[in-house]
Amino acid sequence: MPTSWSDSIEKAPTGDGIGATSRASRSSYVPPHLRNRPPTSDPPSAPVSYAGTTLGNDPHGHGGLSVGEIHSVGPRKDRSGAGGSRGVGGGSGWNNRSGGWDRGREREANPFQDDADTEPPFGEQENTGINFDAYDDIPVETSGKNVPPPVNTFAEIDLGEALNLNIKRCKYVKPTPVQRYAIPISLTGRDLMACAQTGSGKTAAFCFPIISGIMKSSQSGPRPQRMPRMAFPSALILSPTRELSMQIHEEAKKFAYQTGVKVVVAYGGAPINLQLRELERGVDILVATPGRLVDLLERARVSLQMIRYLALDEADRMLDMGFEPQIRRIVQQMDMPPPGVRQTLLFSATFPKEIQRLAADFLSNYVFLAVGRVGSSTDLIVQRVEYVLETDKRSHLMDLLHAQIANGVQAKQALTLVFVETKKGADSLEHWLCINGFPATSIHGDRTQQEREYALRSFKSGKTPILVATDVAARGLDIPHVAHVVNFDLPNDIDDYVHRIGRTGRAGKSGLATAFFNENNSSLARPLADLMQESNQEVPAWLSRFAARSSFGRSSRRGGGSGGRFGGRDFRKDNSFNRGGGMDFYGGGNNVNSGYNAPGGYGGGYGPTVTSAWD
DNA sequence: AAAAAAT
Repeated sequence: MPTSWSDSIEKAPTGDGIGATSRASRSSYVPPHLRNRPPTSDPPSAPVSYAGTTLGNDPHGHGGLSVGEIHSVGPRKDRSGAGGSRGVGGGSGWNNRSGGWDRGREREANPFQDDADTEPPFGEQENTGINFDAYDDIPVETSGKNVPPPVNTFAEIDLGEALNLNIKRCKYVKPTPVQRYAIPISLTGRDLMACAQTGSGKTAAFCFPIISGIMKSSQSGPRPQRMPRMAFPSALILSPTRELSMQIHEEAKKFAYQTGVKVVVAYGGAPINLQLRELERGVDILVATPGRLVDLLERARVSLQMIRYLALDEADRMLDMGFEPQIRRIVQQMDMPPPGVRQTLLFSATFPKEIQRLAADFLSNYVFLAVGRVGSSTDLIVQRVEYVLETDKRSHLMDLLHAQIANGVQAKQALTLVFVETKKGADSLEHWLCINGFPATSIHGDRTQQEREYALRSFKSGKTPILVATDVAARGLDIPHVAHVVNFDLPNDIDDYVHRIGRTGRAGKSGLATAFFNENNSSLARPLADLMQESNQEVPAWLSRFAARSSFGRSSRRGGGSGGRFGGRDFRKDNSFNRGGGMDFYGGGNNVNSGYNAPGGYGGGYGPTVTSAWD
């Protein structure tokens, strides 16, 4: 029964020949893109420039993996031979391999498999399809001591062949701005505080260095005490919602495919036993929501003592949701190594005081990075505001949906995300849409996790192209091909509005956002009008009148200053942001700033002497 | 005020 490819696998060099590597010769699934392909051949396009590319300042020697070392590892196997993460070879059996016998049978599901099956909802082109041209004029700011320079291509970064192969499989051709900056910064071991959104390639930006770092580590460090059934991840990624954790997990699995780096996700609402079992089988990167992680820590099923990488995603959101106690508990009161020992990457869309305090406590000598907003409130999203009374909202929505079908391709409903204020409202609108013949589903916190996941899948696949959602879906979720976001109920906070409309126009595609506005939203009139103006949208005259009326006395636009290009304003110095989109900011020279001392300088935020790299 | 998140 062995086919030709499995034959070649058996002949392929397998490093030390035990554990994870040798299991490839069993019933391992071989992904389509690797079939009929000599396992030892280098990828045809493997650029020469990988050779010897080390970052100029690499105190940790992360750039030191030689190309020969990489190339000795065929694409078929994980890279355990090259000091692979664990589970194989000398002294790495410690990472919870209870049931090691089971490992031999285990196979790594091909995370790219699904893409081919479920991806083409509208028969569109490439799956991750980021329109890179749209990124060319996105402003970026960095500051901090000795900021490593950005890269222009993945080839310039030495991530190792396995990771490079996965980057190709993901069809990433060119790093996004946040990746160009964050990856070199992280690879040098620096802490990072970054302002960027999920559509910007942020997940890859923190996953690549983490995976690469785990792969390159020799694992010769101190072993934790033998604790049966306790997992010792070396990286922890925290995110606010279950869906976001799932999404990060899915992405991270792709990046880590056949690298030997194991990614496990843990979140509430799902049976904990399955997650416990996954953890027992070994974990390098744990993606989790705070509540479930605390639970796991209390049960002593996870130890953080081996953590070398900590990433906090959507940190402002987590604080908004009241997770600060849990997060502080996880980061400061358990067995997590302190800042400076571990590497910490903090991502946040905004930088209010609380986040600054968190940064001061969690980060050490970090680099600050701000990337202009991608796919939210930019020119890629057409924003419309319509005056609709509460009583007219449903029929108005129906008109929109009908018009959409009429204009759509093959009478197909384009993916439409409808935001409402309350969970009840979501249920009743979903029901109403369904009984009126619109294929709708809903996602909110009162639905079971199963229902939520099903709804999301059903929406993504186009089966129910209308998704009614509360703010659980407002941030971070990357749903490809959302053509239209309807703010059926407007949020009270302009930031929430920005996040919601950011669910469309993603990855450089254009999108439409329609808001239903009435007297109940008058507090939003001013910031909404400002935001629309900033992003070159047509502001209806009636909205301007509302704005003028509601903003007598005080301005309701918080933050002010930096405008819509960046999600978080530069809280260090208002005029330090260079907002001239379209300029080439990437010409190097980031290391200008020497007046910025991260920890300790925090009394009331950043001191006024701090200058931006652009000054 | 509502939403989210551990059971």
